[in-house]
Amino acid sequence: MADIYDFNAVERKWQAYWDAHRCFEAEKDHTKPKFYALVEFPYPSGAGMHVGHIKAYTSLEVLSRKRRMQGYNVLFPMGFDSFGLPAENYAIKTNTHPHVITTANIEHFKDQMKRVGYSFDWSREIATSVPDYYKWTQWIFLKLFDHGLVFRAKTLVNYCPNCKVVLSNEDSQGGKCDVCHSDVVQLPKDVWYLKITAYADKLLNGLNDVDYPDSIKQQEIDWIGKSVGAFVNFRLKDIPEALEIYTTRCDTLFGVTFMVIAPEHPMLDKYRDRIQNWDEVEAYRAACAKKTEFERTQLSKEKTGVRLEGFTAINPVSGREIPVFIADYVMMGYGTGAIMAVPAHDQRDWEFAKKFGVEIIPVIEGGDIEKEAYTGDGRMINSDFLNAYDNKKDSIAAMLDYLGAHRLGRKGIQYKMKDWAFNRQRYWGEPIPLIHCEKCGTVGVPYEELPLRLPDVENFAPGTDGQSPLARIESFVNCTCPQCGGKAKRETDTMPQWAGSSWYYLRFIDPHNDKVFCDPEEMRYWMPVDWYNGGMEHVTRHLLYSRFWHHFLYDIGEVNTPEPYAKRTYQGLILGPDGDKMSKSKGNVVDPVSVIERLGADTLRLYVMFMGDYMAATPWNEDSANGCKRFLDRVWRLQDMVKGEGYTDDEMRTKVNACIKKVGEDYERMKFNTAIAAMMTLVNDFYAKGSLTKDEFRTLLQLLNPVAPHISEELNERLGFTPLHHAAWPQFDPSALVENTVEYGVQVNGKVRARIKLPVGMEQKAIVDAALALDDVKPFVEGKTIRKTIVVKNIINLVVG
RNA sequence: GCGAUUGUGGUGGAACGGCAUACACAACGGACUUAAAAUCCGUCGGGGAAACCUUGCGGGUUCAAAUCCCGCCAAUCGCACCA
Repeated sequence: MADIYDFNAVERKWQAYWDAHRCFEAEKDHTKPKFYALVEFPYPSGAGMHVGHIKAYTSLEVLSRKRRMQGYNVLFPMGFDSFGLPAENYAIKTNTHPHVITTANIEHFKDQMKRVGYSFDWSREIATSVPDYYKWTQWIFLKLFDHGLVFRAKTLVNYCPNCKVVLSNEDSQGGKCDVCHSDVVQLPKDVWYLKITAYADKLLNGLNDVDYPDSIKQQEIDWIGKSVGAFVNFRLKDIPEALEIYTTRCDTLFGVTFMVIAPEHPMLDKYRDRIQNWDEVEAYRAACAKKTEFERTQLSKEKTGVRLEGFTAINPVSGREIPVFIADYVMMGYGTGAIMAVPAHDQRDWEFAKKFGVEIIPVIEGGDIEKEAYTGDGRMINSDFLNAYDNKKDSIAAMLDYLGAHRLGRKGIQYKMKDWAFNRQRYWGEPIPLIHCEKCGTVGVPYEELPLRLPDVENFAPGTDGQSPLARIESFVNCTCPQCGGKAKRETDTMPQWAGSSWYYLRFIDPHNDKVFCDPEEMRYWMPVDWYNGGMEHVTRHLLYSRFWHHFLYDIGEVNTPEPYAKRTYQGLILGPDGDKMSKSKGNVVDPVSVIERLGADTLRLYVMFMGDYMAATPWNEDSANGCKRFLDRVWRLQDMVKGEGYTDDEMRTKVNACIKKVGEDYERMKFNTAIAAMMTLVNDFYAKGSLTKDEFRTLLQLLNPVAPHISEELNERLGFTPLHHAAWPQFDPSALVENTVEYGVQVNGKVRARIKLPVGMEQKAIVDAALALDDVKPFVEGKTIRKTIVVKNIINLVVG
């Protein structure tokens, strides 16, 4: 009898072995087929690993181990996204340097990852907060600056009053701060932007060339939000300037009976003298400014607004004079901040018109505009030269021609995506390598001076005046202009959270290079990332940002592929045992380390892969995890049942080979749960037989190794074989899968009545006759006419009547 | 409001249009134990004598539907007055 399965001892033993033999370092050999598997590197929080990390990493861990066994040169790296607000907030609270906190957290994370037994290539570990790394983040930033993709503008920005930082649009989704979930407010501020909108079309088109799930592509497409429409100029009565609007419905131009501009629109201040009810306007603007973005965008909210007295527009096609309003349902941040209102065919405009008593003129036939706006298609009416047309498309084209010919408007494209607000008024981030010179303007720090190091400070708290702590360090701020040599000041804001992660997959390829960010030859071999797994929450943030940077680097010839990631997948959430999202406040958080201590790392890995469909959200179930431990115990005890070599018999030969095929295919499809189920079935078969051969056992261990590497290595060693980590992945023998009988289900009128086993290759008539002769079938066909018989695969269907 | 995803036993979940409920968990029964744990063996959608019913609900296509189509309902996620 074998000893009992001491998972703790076995796991420590093999982890030490892998470390000592550097088993998982990618090879220099560029002649081998490569597999670059990437999982999102974590932010090293003080809490350590979460079971969500386990699910995110174990999938590609399994694929990486399998591919290594298949002879691929595998790059499966890990590092840390170590700049960020939580470390800084903790630093302020405890008055410890964020660097100290971050270093300790990284060690903690690394230790935990090793205890899970991950086959990461630790020789390539990186951290985004290390100068050797952020030197190149700054380098890419300067390249963006040199190519005109960095600009400064004073506009309304998303601002988190709690974190005291400006947030990008992506970081304030739903009107909440991404870090602390406070309500975001809109403030006019002067900030740096990266011109991601210049890459909107490339980001859209690039989706055609990558293997992402449709749900991810769709989310990116929606976020970018491309729309094709027209800019149209409306003349204003007694005012020399025209009011420009953006519309996707210029077919309805004859139905425009009023205009609405956003409360923040600059024309208001410009022509305040002409607005006779300025007091009323100003009061309305003040009321709007108080509302949060979230409140303002509540769709259900009743329309409000103020008519501008003395400010009248002229419909460019009908020549009619129309009133102009300000209303907060029009946003300054989209289009031109002004709209033409077509109450007959836009529900928002309809509601507004009803409330303010504005005329409603239908221009498309259909619907009942007394009840609501008609947004469907139809024949054009009340529209002069468009009256001949029937649908949107033709009338839009005709209208665009007309507008162009009369210089009233032009075709235009708009995106919902906004430029990337790229600075934080905080300490723990990459210093922005720019210098402000009174004579030369904004100048980049010379490339040879990189990295621009983050100076030490005493006090990490942001300034009350909205400035970074760096602004208080004179030795940092004051410098000379690299262009004219005169006195100058450094930019004191730092880069946002997402900067370092926007290119980290490139650094993993060549992490220690101090000449270039990545050696081109290494890059040609390893890029693109073959398979990238991560969270759905990063689709409209990190994924978009890094694709943007990569497209830019491709355009300037620094990388060899337009898209960084050939294939992207995501993991479903692990919910708490109560079925709710895990959260500290609910007290339903499962700690992976405690699972390792109770059940072992192999069980943790096995359970997380077995618990359900990989991409679906599944609640944690401790009993079920226990069942996975029980399975590994059963595998352990198989060592006492080993008898002989080769195959036990033909039946087992078929079953083992079928299992090889199924497990290999299921791993690649991320159907880990069914792969594991197939191995469980095989183990049950071994138990039913009461024995298994050495070779059958070895095959099982090879299949199991990617998921449960420790126990399989140990048992494999006990069998006397060489280690599995680079051993050949088993190949199935197709001849073993060829069956000489088929078991048919016999249906009568589509209902299963019997089963029958027949030799392969029988004539259809003989098969049907055999089915008809069955006792279970006879009662259902006797005295009836057989109208049709169908024999497909393993079904015989007899249609009688 | 728009978009995406999902709805299958007590539970997690299987199922290229082809034998629904694989594999587990829980529960129950048995064996082994003085006993318990562990282990092993069995039962396990409903209803029953059988027929029959059963993949959220209602239609449809098909020899055959959990799967495809149409209409509802519910849940989750994302976007949200985007002009």
